[in-house]
Amino acid sequence: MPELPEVETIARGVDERLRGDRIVEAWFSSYPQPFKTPRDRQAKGLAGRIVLSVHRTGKHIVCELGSAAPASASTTAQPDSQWIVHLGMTGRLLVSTPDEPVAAHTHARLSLASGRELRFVDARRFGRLEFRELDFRDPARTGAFDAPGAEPLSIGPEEFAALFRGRKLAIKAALLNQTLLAGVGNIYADESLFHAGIRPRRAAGRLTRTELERLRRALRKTLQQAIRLGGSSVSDYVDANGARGFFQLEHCVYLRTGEPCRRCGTPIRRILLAGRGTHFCPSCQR
DNA sequence: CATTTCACCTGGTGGC
DNA sequence: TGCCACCAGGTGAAAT
Repeated sequence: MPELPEVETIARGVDERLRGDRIVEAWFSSYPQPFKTPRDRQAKGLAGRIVLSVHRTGKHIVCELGSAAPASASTTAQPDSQWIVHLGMTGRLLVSTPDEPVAAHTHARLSLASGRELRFVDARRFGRLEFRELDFRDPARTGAFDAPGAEPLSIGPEEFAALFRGRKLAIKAALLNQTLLAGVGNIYADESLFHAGIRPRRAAGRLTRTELERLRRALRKTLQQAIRLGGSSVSDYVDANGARGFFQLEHCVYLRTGEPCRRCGTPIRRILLAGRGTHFCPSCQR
């Protein structure tokens, strides 16, 4: 479900509503899959902690947690732990009230001092929940991810071009590789390749400097606009308040197989690339 | 090492 | 209505 714009939207929503709140208790389902950290360790770690801030990195939602509230609203307390949520394909993170009916496939419920509840719901169970203790004296445990890809919203031309240099794989497959760029998934890979006028199967290392710069800008612009519209709700994505996004209305190729290209009218084609449905305009993309 | 394929899950849709 | 094939926003392990 969620790529960078959806994860960003959810993280902002959770941050707005939960910042400063205290986690009273955490409940987890008995399914083993979603827990990168064993559920009892998560429950123990989360209980009593304060949500200092919530942000996105790549496709991860990171809740910065502390054991004491900041001294004042303008100061920031040092986090001592993190709760990291990856939504997989169908994961939802919802701020709700305890009396709202519990949806099927609810795998985590965090009750908060304010009376609110943070719920993690994930039908396919591809999502992952992780709890980390931080130690700022140990550089390996300051909260950095193991192999973080570059952020597509802030990467510059030189660094972007360097990611693909010498690579033989298809540019679309390269865009999906989270250790190169973090946050791009199937929708935004297809959409940004369309806006850059580049065929998904082109070898990444064979793109010209001009094409790479078109791609970098198309990617940034597409992601920014999607964030403004609250993400793409293709089937079931909703933000932390349960609201759908609107960027699906702006899709030019994704899931538009056979429909006319919005630019030239040529039917959109679908191929399989890196095991994923891949959509492009055979006339606009070269 | 780089790259590709597949398994992990449930649910929705469309054909017969 | 049922049954079946196929498709879906993601990743990480295994195979090549």
